Amino acid sequence: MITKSITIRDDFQIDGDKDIPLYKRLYRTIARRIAEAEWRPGDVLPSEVDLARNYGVAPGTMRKAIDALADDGLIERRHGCGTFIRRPNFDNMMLRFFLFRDAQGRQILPESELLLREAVLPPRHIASHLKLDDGERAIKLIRHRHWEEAPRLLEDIYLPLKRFEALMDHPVTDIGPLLYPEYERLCGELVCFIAEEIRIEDASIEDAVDLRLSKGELVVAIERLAKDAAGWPIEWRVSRGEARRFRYRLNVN
Amino acid sequence: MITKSITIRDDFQIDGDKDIPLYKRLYRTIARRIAEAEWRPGDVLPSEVDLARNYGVAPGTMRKAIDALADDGLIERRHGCGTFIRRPNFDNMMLRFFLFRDAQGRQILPESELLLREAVLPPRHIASHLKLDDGERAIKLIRHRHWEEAPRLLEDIYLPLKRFEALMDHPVTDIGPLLYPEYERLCGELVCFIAEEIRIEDASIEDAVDLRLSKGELVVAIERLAKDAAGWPIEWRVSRGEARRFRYRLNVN
DNA sequence: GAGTGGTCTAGACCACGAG
DNA sequence: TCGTGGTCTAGACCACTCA
Repeated sequence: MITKSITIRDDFQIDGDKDIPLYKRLYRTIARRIAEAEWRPGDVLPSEVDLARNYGVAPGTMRKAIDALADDGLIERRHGCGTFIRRPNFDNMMLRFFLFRDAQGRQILPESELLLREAVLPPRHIASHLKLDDGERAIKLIRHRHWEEAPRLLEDIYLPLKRFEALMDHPVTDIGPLLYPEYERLCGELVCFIAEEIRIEDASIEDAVDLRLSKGELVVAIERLAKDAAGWPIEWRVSRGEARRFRYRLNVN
Repeated sequence: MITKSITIRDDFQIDGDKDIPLYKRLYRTIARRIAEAEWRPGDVLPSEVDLARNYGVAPGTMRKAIDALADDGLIERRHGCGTFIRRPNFDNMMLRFFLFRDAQGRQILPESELLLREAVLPPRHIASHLKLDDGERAIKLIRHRHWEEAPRLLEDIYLPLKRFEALMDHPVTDIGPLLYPEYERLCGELVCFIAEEIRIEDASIEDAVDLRLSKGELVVAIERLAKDAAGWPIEWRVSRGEARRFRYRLNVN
């Protein structure tokens, strides 16, 4: 009842102060509604003219906000059809860094093995990345991803417990190989942005054993911070794999 | 004389077919004028309203084209001041991949040593990247970049001879440590876009010697294709450095 | 044919920078 | 004060999708 009245009151309120440009406030407002799962991936948004009328702005202004949301990949425009909430596809993105391909050059989806799932007090720097309060707990996952019958990617993952509690209650065997769809299915959390840092370092003794590397070999470590549609951090992870298998493409302007 | 009359005739002609949206044709038209060095870095463009009037389009349409050019980094808008041709700063970009920093964490500009400069028939795959005609020659440069009294980055560079002939005639000692400004100064060529591929591989015997690596160590190889404002390739290079010094950050939507 | 996004127009008013 | 880019409005017409 209360929820509903809040929803109605909020429905076409525009977030943010008056000194911020309207189109930016509209962007944030719609991004928040996606982050709060009011609109789900696959849903169609109201048409531009309807949205503009509902929020009481000119069509051109609403269009500019929607353009920016599309540029950032939160929504997808389909001419003559409508504007849809996108389901970002990041989970297998780690693989884009590595040469996990079959004989035909097709990308392979490695099997996943979940080795640990427990609520912990995370290290300070991770808590700070996740913007946790003092003493707030996180879920720690350790996962190995296999290819050609050996672990190729070792992942340490931290999630804020309060938003991912459903993940703790769920049978481990029922958690699929791609985590981001599971975050959405079990916890209603949608990853929309990621920031990564890549570096090369000596394999730790444990990692060398797990990755079947000989002494002194190098690993690529990819640190990732994942954020929801509103830009709030919801996952921190680090993945390590054999350096020799690394490759990456990028474009810069 | 001829040049001038062509310039005048072209001045406010819009490139491209009528079935391409106007704002895209305006984008290409202005990008071409930058690529052809009609406008140089630092120059101020005519104001939006003037441009729109000159090309006979609505201000909003011209604005959309200019916005896209600014998004792609070819120009820079300064509120209350004007719109300026940007001088992209890519040359020291290779360094962003490596930990070349001093004790205070500031980025260091390594010294350059030009070891080779000659006109060659480039390998087939490089000729194809540069879109050279059959038998068309390229300038090959080999360059080492030094830091802490040792070569840290080995670069093989290929340039289409016909656009970079001025570089062959110039005394080697007068070519500065940053190449892209020299391309502009000596040849009038401006790098506006780059695409890179990064991979990790075993050091070749020669590279291991040059980089002071012991046997079996790894290097990062960064392949780069650089393009002018109109998107035409003007430089291909590969740079190799010690893998252990590699690190990189990126954001993805 | 109805409804959607895509393009283009035309202009008002504001905020900023420099003379 | 003037000219610039930045924002916002209001609406026309086109191109595409789907029933």
